[in-house]
Amino acid sequence: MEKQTVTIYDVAREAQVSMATVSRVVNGNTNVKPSTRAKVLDVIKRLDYRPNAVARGLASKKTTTVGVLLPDITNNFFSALALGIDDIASMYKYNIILDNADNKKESQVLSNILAKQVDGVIYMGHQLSDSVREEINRTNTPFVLAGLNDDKGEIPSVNIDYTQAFYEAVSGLFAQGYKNIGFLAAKPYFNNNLDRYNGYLKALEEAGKELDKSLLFEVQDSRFKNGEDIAQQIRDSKADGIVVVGDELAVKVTNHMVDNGVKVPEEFAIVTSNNTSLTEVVRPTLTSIEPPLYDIGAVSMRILTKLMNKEEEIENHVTLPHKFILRDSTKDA
Amino acid sequence: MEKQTVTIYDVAREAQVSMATVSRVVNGNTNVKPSTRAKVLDVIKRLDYRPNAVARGLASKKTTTVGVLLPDITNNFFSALALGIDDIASMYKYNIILDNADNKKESQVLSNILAKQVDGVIYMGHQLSDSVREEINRTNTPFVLAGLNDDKGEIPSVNIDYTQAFYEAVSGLFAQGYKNIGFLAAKPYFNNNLDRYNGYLKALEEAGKELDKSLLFEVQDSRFKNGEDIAQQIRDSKADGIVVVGDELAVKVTNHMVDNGVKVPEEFAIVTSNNTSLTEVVRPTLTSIEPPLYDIGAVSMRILTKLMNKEEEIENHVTLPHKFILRDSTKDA
DNA sequence: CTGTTAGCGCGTTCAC
DNA sequence: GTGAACGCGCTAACAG
Repeated sequence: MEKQTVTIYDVAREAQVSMATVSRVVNGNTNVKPSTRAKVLDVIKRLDYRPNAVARGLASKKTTTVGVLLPDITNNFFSALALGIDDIASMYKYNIILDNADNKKESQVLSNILAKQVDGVIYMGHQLSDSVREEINRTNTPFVLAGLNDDKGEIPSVNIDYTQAFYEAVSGLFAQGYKNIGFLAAKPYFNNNLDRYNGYLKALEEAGKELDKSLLFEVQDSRFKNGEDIAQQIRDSKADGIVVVGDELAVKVTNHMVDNGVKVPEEFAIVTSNNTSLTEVVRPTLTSIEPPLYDIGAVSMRILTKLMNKEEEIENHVTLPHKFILRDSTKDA
Repeated sequence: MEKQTVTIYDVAREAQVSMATVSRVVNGNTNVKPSTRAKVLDVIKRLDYRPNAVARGLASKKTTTVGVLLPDITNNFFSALALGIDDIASMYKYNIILDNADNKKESQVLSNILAKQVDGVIYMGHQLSDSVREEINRTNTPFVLAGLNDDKGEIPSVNIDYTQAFYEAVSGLFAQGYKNIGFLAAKPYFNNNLDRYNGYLKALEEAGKELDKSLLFEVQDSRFKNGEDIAQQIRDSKADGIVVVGDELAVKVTNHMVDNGVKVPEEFAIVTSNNTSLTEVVRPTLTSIEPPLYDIGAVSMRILTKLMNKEEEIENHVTLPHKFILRDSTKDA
């Protein structure tokens, strides 16, 4: 009833060679006579031998496994990133240990994953907590942040310039004649991760407007439990347009407006930020910042492979270009 | 520059005990004098010692890791299942190796994951291919199918009764006065995974209707590349209602109808099958079968833990109850 | 309650 | 081109 019965020894015996030789052919080492290689391969197939990756990991100190941390796999933003990560990972023969880290337990989960001897870690999230940063600094396992910046610039990361993107979004709305643009986001984006908010402020400043705190809307967590209330608040405010962090949230607002007879985009404009498929599901469809989500994940993983191979000249902080997709939730630009 | 420098030996030396004792306190073995336990724990903290899970896995033949295979992490159906799996897994201290297996490579990926010595595997997918079934039968690593049935009843699985669910859905539509109900699904649901289709047929039969093949609509892959074409076809057909496998697809159809002036539900009814959040995003909102997605994942993982612990009396084939959520894409029931 | 001793399955020198 | 031997870090008997 063992998981794995046939070992490298069995193969060696059957093929009448030493285990060292079997190891060589399994690892593609060239110094093996073609005939014995063939013999060994034959036995391997016959015995259905499969190298034990755990033993291999112990001996070689490499597991060809990377840890991937994210807050919520059901969130389209993160699963899009994860897809990019996964594709590149499998291209480079790495496996992925996926961990849904619910905020508080993050550093525990991280420690756990490090104990598995992963060769590298990709971290995604709404923010970078101090406990996680500490854990990262204490280990020398390569680390990359995907879709998130490190304010201190210490940790490699791949992201877009959200400040610029939000600046463009809000400025565009002003240019279209909207007067009072709100900003809606979950908590972290008002505390530890201010890229987007700063873009909003910058646009305000350039337009010569004061920050009006009654136009700032905060939702509690990523599952948006109070999403409906917030939408109601927004409708009752003097806002005639809003930029939203997260498509799920933007969709809630949109449906609330439409369901209550507010005309989008005539009376109210909505710009969202992730361009996931949700933007084309709602009516009206949503104008959105378009971060290359898949690519952010893919590039993150690519950089991680370089880090793991200790390659030189690695671009540590990549800012990918973003686009802007005009749809029906705003007037023509 | 090693990943892990401090080993159990270092702790033993520092604490002036044997490594066996250290191992005992790390593993919560009770046979340790409280005072030495405290001493060891102190050293562990001081040295920031973290047990090497790979070595542990090799010695104990257990990795506390399970493999999870799915076709597409960005698909809401699968990510909802994955969330349930993940929660229960972390509850039982298991890690998850996640693999996005794109159809053809499935058995390769599976073999790969088995090489990592996972303690168990959960498989999700649109169908169960022969190559995968073969691989499953060849190993004695515990296996569970989530959201999928094994026609032959050999492999443990957790699912709802889709035949019954679709039967109810279609019958309900007939009861509401719709005459020509179509069936829309991706390819596998017309070939290897007929639960849903059979429910459709059953309802037809009970209603005394002949199967009209012009009411069967097939989409090519899970990414629905030809989704728009299909929606067009459906609109051009004589169907006045449709049951759809997959919310993403249903949403495409809905939007196509509405965008082209077809009145839903007055002229055309839509019933979808997964009740993901998408159903409340579109307008009109979608009536849907409600499979308890999270629970299917959770129960799958729970069963897997039992299997891994070789517990007796394991319910191998679980059929979870489903509900039916009435929304605006159908007339009142 | 604690220490000693074998392995777990494989990679990797170092000889031959 | 091939084999013998050691070690990776830890668990699991077995003594004491």
